[in-house]
Amino acid sequence: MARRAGSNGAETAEKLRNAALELFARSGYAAVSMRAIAAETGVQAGAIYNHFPTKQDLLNDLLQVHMETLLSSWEEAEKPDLAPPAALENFVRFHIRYHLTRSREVFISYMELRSLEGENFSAIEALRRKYESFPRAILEKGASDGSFDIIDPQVTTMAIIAMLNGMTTWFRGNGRLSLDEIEALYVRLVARLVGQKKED
Amino acid sequence: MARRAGSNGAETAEKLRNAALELFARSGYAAVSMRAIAAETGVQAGAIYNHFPTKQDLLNDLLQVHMETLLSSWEEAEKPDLAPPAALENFVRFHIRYHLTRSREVFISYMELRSLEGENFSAIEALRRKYESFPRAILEKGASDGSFDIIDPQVTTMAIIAMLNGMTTWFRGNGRLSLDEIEALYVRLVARLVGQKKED
Amino acid sequence: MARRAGSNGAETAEKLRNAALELFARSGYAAVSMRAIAAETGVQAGAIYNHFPTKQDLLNDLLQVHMETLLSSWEEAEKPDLAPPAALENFVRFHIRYHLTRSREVFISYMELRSLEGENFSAIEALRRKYESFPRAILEKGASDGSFDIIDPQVTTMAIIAMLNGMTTWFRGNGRLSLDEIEALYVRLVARLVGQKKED
Amino acid sequence: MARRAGSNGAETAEKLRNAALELFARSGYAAVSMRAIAAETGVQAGAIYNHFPTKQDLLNDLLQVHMETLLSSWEEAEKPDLAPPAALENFVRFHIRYHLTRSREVFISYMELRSLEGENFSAIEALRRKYESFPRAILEKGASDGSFDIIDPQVTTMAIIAMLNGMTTWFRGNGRLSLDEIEALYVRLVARLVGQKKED
DNA sequence: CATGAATGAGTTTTCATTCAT
DNA sequence: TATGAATGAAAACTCATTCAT
Repeated sequence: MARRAGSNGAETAEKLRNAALELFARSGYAAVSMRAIAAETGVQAGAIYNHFPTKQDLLNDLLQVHMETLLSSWEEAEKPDLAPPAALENFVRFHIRYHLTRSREVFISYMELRSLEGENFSAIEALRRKYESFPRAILEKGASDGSFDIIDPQVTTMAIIAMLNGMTTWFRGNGRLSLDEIEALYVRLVARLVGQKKED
Repeated sequence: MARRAGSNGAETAEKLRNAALELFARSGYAAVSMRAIAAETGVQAGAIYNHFPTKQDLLNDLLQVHMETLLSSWEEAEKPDLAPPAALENFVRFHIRYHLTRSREVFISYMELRSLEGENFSAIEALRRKYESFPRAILEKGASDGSFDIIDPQVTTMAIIAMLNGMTTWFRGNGRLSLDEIEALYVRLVARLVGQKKED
Repeated sequence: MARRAGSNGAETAEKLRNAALELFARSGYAAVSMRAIAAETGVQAGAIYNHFPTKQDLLNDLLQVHMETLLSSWEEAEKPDLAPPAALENFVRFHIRYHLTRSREVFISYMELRSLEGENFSAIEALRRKYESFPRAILEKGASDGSFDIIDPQVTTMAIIAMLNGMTTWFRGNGRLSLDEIEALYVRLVARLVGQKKED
Repeated sequence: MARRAGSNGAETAEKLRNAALELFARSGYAAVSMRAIAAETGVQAGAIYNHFPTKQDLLNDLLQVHMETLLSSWEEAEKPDLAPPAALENFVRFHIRYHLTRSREVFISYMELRSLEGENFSAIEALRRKYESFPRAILEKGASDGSFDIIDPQVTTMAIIAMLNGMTTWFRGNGRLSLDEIEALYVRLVARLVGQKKED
């Protein structure tokens, strides 16, 4: 058979991306077969190859797009003129909101980095390091202007990011705390980590 | 052929556990074949089945042993009479030291939890929740006796654990900081998170 | 999209025939995909089916055209009034020149005969047998009029053809011998095979 | 299931070699699937990989073994003290007998050389060139001692080999001519090609 | 206990072919 | 006529697992 009436390339690619995202997040890249992705989207396994040359490319596409969207979203959300405490709060709120609405992307971008081969791996890792440089810059600025009392900027940055990302593994919107409450809570926790002068 | 001269059941099982640990940590459970484990240990794939009934059992064995060792190690390290600040410091130091010497076990116990089926999954998760209850208990005690100023005990516990575990992904013994320095550093970061009164 | 500016049915079919000829000769019919032929010509695989109903038809077309051209070329080159020695020389020169300028066609017409299905196979084989009857007729005439001393007309015919065709697998125009020299050389070899009376 | 009682590695490998030989000769390497070979031998497709790492290795094994057996058989059949005419007759008889009893090996060693990749290709080609050097040496010796009147040793060698090999494509043991008759016939044809002085 | 051979279902990917546009 | 998206079957190869030896 051939193209089904009403089918459309861009739409199918998007359906595939979505299904792969969901399945990779749930079961892991290696455990998900092209057939499983096909079944989820209602196309034949072979048809996937019209849109992504290999399974690896499908993963890479997801991670690449995720990291680039993350970076460009931050560039929009960033307010360069803010003083370090407000800048850090802005980052924490951005990070939480962004990550909670893309929890699957975030999850696989950490879990499946190792499933990327060669150049794909390096490219994503570089983007991630770039993202991590944003909070570090804020911390360093706050350390030098005296608004923070940082124990070790490098370690504190990693601690903050690990702390924030950890939340995506247990937070459920319908639990005890709302997104707003979580955000406020983490803003305060981070403020403590950086030794911010007058907290609450 | 039969048993190779000098080979021994318990030894082989241990070699297999080690190879599986290494490979699962490096590539993920689903991406590692029984043949790969066999190749790493120098036995044939079929021989693995003399020691572990299925691949799933091999993973389960690793995680089960890890969690039980973790729990019993903590029970030895725990000093029930310490006041909350010292108790928390004790926990942080224990956790870091334990996790940095078993980074592969820790890694797969987080990453491959989802690869466990049914009961295996529940059993490990229960053990993990039990482990997480230890710091939470310390936090709660410190909150009620006034030695800590905790924002939210549940969230803070998760934040502490995420922060500590995050370290295993970037810490390398031969880097800028020694294990002792890292320990001291995280003790102070955690103290800040719980709002400990007089830090250093 | 529709027809690309400047594209034209007959032209495209010819491009396809050429690409298929080249690829079938290089890698063999079974090893060449429609997509490979498409890639070589810059069209999409689907477009091939506007010109050839199946892959098998494409091969058949090549072989059919080749054999028919070969036969009609010989009918033009044949000089029915020549005495057997001159007639045989004429055939050898024709065969060599024709085959060296169509080495790919010749090659696949021998190699891929078996890839033809049913009737296609029989049709080509019949044409080939017809072609082989020409030298055999010359040999038989020469045997009966005493200008040749043939050991076995049937076997000698096959021997001559095999000998001549073998050349297409190793002869390169830019080697030690020119086409003219090769021709002259094989004329003498064939004359020996048929026991021609006064050779050079 | 596992190994079937009575099954045996060396036997299975031999069965596979035989089936592959037959099928490759009949349909060509590219057109034969591992499943087809499996079906012919009664094993599962996957089991083939216990004996040959890839399909390419299976072909290579066949050609390698064939060429090496051919060379060592000739070394046994060769009688180095014979004068060129007798030596050439010896070679022709050897070649015909050997090739007619291994027509499938011969066939694929010519047809599927191109299906060999890289080093495999070069190795087989080198062996073949070595084999072709044997008749050439005889021709050269006969040319210099005056027992032959050779037109061009290089071309004549190729012509002889092509002529002899051509026979495998049409000779059937149950046809008009017996193997002995064919042999005798080709001995005389070859004698003519090399301009041997007093033929019958 | 270990080996090596086997199974049967699975993997990613490619194929010839079709057809809406 | 050509494109690009689709199908369904098949390709080579791998997998977890089993079992005779």
